[in-house]
Amino acid sequence: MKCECEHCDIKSIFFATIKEDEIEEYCSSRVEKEVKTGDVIIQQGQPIDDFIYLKEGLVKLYRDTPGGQQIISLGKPFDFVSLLSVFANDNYSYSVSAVRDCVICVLSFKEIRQLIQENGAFALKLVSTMNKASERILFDYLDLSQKRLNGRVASVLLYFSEIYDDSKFDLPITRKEISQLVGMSIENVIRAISDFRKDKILNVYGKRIEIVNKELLQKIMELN
Amino acid sequence: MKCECEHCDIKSIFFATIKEDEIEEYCSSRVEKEVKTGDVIIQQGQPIDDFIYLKEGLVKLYRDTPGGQQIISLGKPFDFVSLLSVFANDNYSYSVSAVRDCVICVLSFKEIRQLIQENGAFALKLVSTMNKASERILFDYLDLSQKRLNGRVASVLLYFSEIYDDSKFDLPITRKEISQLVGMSIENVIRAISDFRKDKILNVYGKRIEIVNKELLQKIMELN
DNA sequence: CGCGGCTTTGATGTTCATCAAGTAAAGTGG
DNA sequence: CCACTTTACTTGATGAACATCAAAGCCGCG
Repeated sequence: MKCECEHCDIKSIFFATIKEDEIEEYCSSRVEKEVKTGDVIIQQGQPIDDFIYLKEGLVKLYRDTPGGQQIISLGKPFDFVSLLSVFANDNYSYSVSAVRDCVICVLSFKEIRQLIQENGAFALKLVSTMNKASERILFDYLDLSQKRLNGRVASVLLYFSEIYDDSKFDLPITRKEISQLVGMSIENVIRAISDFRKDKILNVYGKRIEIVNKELLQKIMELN
Repeated sequence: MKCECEHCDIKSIFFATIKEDEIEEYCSSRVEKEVKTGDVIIQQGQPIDDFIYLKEGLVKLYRDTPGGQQIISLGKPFDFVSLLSVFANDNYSYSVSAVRDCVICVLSFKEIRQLIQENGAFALKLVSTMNKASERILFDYLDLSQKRLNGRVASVLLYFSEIYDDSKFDLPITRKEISQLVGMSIENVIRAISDFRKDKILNVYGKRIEIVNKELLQKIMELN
């Protein structure tokens, strides 16, 4: 197993803060795993033994609540999967599952802890990167909660358009999952998408989405 | 200036991880400041030079948005004020102001960073404590967003009852601030409080609140 | 005493959830 | 492969929850 991934934040942090010979050690303990769509990667309540990083695919962070599943955030390649509670609790306070087929990079959490203890530069870089991600999650949620239905759905569509870097893409999540992500009923999420289609902002063929009028969609995101 | 505060988390972290003689250094750089109600302690966008901790009083963390002020969280004594973005950004991404007269404890952020670099045990403890607080903020917000008006207002009232450890207390924030905290209109927040009063769940005399039927209020919080 | 901010209540309309009913797509066992 | 089941998706109708507008009382402060 080599450390060959190009855009890996963890690798960058390692190379910026750790001596060459010590990096070997990290590489040897690292394991790549393939995960199928729908598979649960982390189960709420589970002890935190691994430190997980997403190399390929798409995951969702979510909580199970009395009202159903609440999606906290989506994770795209090179995002941390172990987040938030990792340095705070012994057990995960949320679940993570694969929304698409994924490749995850699994490190020993004990070793990461060890490294933080031993290497201050590493500690600062890692904590900084992870806190930035956690802050992004909170602020995205705060932003979302200020918007109304159409604005929320618009922001989800624009998010996917951005991570695929294309105005045409296949929705990687179901409409139900969109509704759990934006905190509105599935029927109204579908209505919002239908409205966009009727207003010629989108072309919709099932999962296939084509954003026709991006400017207007962005306006809707900002104003609704 | 002595390190005499009884319940100070930072102090606990220091004492658990740092040698006696080095603690002296920390104590000497520490400054206590009094802050009056309404004063801004941290302004969004400001560079992060200090590491701030709340000793007495009550603060609000908030963002200014096009729709008005959005309150992210309230901070009570022994909560961190510098949070979230502290290790992620160079500037604060939120504002903090005193909701009541406060006493804050100001440390040099540079020194805290220095300590993290030098002392792994300190780094882990501090990051753990701060992440726990950040996670609390996010999860409280997620919980709140699942509730309806009455449930949200009930949870705010119960929160104050808890921090004052009394069923009778003076609301430290205005009704408008409650509305900015729960993300609903001020009129409906007032209506919720009035409803509780009419249903004999509360006695209300302006800022003065007496929770008469705590069990029912908790039920409302859970079910609404 | 008068002004401005906070509070309160009522009336009205918008936004959204829910129920109902049906279509389409995808998996399952014979 | 087809009948069958399940899951995802879609639209319309209805009512609940909430925002907004309007008007008025309260209170502190210059």
